[in-house]
Amino acid sequence: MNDYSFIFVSDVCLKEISMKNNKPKYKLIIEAAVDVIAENGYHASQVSKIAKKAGVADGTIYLYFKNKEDILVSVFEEKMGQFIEQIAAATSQKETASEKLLTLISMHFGQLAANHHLAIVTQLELRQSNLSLRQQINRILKPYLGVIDGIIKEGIDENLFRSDINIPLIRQMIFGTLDETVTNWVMNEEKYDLVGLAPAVHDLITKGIKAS
Amino acid sequence: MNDYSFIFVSDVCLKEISMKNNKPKYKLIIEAAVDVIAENGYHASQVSKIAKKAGVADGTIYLYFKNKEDILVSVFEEKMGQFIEQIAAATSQKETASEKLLTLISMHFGQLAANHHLAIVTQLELRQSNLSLRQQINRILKPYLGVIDGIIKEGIDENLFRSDINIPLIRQMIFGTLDETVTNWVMNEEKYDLVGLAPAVHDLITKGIKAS
Amino acid sequence: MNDYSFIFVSDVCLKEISMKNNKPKYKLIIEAAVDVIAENGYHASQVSKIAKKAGVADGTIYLYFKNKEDILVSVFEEKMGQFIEQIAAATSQKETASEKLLTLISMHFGQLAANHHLAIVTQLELRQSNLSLRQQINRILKPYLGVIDGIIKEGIDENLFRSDINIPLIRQMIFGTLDETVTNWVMNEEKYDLVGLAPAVHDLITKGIKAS
Amino acid sequence: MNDYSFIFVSDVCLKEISMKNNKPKYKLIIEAAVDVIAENGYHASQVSKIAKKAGVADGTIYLYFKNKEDILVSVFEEKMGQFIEQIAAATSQKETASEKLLTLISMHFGQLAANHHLAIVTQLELRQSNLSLRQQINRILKPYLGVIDGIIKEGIDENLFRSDINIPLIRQMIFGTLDETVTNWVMNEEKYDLVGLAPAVHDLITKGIKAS
DNA sequence: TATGAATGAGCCTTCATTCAT
DNA sequence: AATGAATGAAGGCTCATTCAT
Repeated sequence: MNDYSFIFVSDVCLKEISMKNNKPKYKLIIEAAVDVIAENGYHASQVSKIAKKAGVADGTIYLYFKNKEDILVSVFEEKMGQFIEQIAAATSQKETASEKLLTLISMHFGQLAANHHLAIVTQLELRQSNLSLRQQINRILKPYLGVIDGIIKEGIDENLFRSDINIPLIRQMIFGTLDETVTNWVMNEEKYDLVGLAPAVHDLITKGIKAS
Repeated sequence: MNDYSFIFVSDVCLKEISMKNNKPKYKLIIEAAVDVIAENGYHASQVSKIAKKAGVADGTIYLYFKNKEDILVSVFEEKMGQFIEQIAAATSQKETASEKLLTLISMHFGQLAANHHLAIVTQLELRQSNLSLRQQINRILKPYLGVIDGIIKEGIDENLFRSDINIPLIRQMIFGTLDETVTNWVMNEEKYDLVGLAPAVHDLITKGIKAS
Repeated sequence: MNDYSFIFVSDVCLKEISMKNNKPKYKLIIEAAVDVIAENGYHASQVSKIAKKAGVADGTIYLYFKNKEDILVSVFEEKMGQFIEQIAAATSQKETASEKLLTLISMHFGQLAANHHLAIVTQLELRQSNLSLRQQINRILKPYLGVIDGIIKEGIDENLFRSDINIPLIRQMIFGTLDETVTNWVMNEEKYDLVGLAPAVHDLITKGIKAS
Repeated sequence: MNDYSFIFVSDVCLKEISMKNNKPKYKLIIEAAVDVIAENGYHASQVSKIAKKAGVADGTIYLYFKNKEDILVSVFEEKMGQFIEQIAAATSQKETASEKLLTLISMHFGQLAANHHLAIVTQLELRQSNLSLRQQINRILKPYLGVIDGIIKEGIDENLFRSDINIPLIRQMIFGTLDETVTNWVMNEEKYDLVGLAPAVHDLITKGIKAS
């Protein structure tokens, strides 16, 4: 994947550029939705508020999105897409599975720490949704879990990670730990340095809590 | 904690007895709320539906609860109270921190596996709430996190667990892993044996993922 | 039927009284709906406008009616019920089928001429409805068509009316003629004496247009 | 009327030819409107749906029609124009008023029976309209009522029909009977032979329901 | 204590119409 | 003449909460 990373990144840029040129309102609405949801919370985010923030008419929203839920799914899809691409690209540059894992943790923390609104939306607001939306979010999350699974498999192949525990369980531990850590950080009003926790979390995940 | 467990349990019993005798409708409403939310989901759980299930008038709800949110908080408070008490009591009977941790994991999984409705409500429905409710839920969760912290501290004192990582981080890993594992199990329609995963999860948490 | 007419009327009165005592808002809303629809037309009759006219809250409407369409159906049901009862009672007092037919025509014209708003609603506004509503209206109209059929049958038995044409066709002619006559009268702003037309219409229906 | 029929028909043809050549989209939209309304019902017939069916852009509609109501009026105008022309032409070929009346009834039934969509639109959908549209429809219907009046007058002159009842009343009976009969047939899903009823209806109208 | 009828604020979505291209 | 993206007003309905009984 290293060899293609140049093209990969170009491709993303092209996609982004064409997106912004062809569907400027789509992007406007997505960005407005992130801000409005982060500022007002999920339930107080009326479609009209998002439209106003995006500078379009209420009805215009429905030219680009099926309904209100579709706005939320699309927000997550767009943002998570970028999120995952960045992490996938960065981890692919690293050699060992352990380095890849550290990169993943650092970037997971880094990207959310760098985007206050996005962190609130993904960790708090987007979870206030019904089962149908949750399932769509899970679908979108799949590729990210796939990246984690890939790193675990590589680690097992390299004999860095143990092979006696099933991968889904390991993945649940990793994702659960990261997610819980970020949520705690958000709910504590982001008072401390989240990214700085990455090495310790990596250490904890790989070595566990047992004394040597 | 062992020393006080007698008093602790007595206190609980007294509270329970007085509750059930003096405020039978309070309990009725709590139980009805769990069922209604589990069956219909958070957003389709109107106050009137809970009242009907509880066999009381809509207005009666407001004699026992400040508002709808208060019902939800109370549901979590009541159920989590029992949940934590059970686990605290059981872990206190064990000798080593490692045994206590395994007990905690087994019971965490066991109690939710034994109560289908409660599992749905705590893992899925109760999260569809606003920030204020989330913060109250966190407050209620505090004692449980305290139990986990206690075990970690004991483990460090016994030199079973490492002391070079701060306790909140370890706690986040433990709770995050358990929570993510249960949520996955619920969202997979509880198809597999959750309690059976306890030893593997315990192993993973204590030893990490690094090959010996 | 003559013998029971006393009881029949009493029964109606009792029903009316109990109705008005037990569900005063139901009646209020029905009456308000007739007025609002007659004044504003079907599509400009917002639920909120009906509620305001009835002196109740918008939400109260939905305690008595399933939805907006249900208000309309109920209006027709209530008013048509009285309409039919009156005509059934009056025709039953007459001896011959011909007299009964004249009574029916006179009262059909008379009741609508006496109630300006009701005439507008039944002849114009209620027809602006979808198939489902139209079918419900037809169902409500059935008893009235049954009264007409009864008179035709009696007339045939008495050898007053011809028996060589099927009854539905005769009924369609009678109802179609009456309905068209009333609609024309309403659309001509009720400029002429509708009831005065009754004998001529009766004559026309019974004898046809052929010269002696 | 016979004398002028040549000019009348020529005029129609000229109008038709110039229409079809100069404004092809006008016709396209009219035909699309009939189909869309018949298939979807009046209220579900959005302008955009008609435009799509006609193969033109939404905005194009407004180059040919003032507004949505204008489309509907024009549909009725076009279709009713043909309807009336056909009947006027055919009746003018008959000798006696009685024959003309039978022809009118047969063709009224025949044309609607031959055009399923048109029957639904005229008998059911177009009636779901506001007073203003209803009045325009009545204006369009005038020439047809004129044809009926003409036949009645001829019949009276020929001493075939009675002269002791005013013509509007007779016309209302005739039109009301025909309309009611067709509407019943449409609402009964056109299960029986409508045209076959023509002689019996003619008989009923001319002779009335009185036995010999 | 308990009732439940009544309240009324609040919002997502549709769709006829416009206008810059 | 033709397009179709954009507009934005408008309204049916829900449901947490109240209060007279």
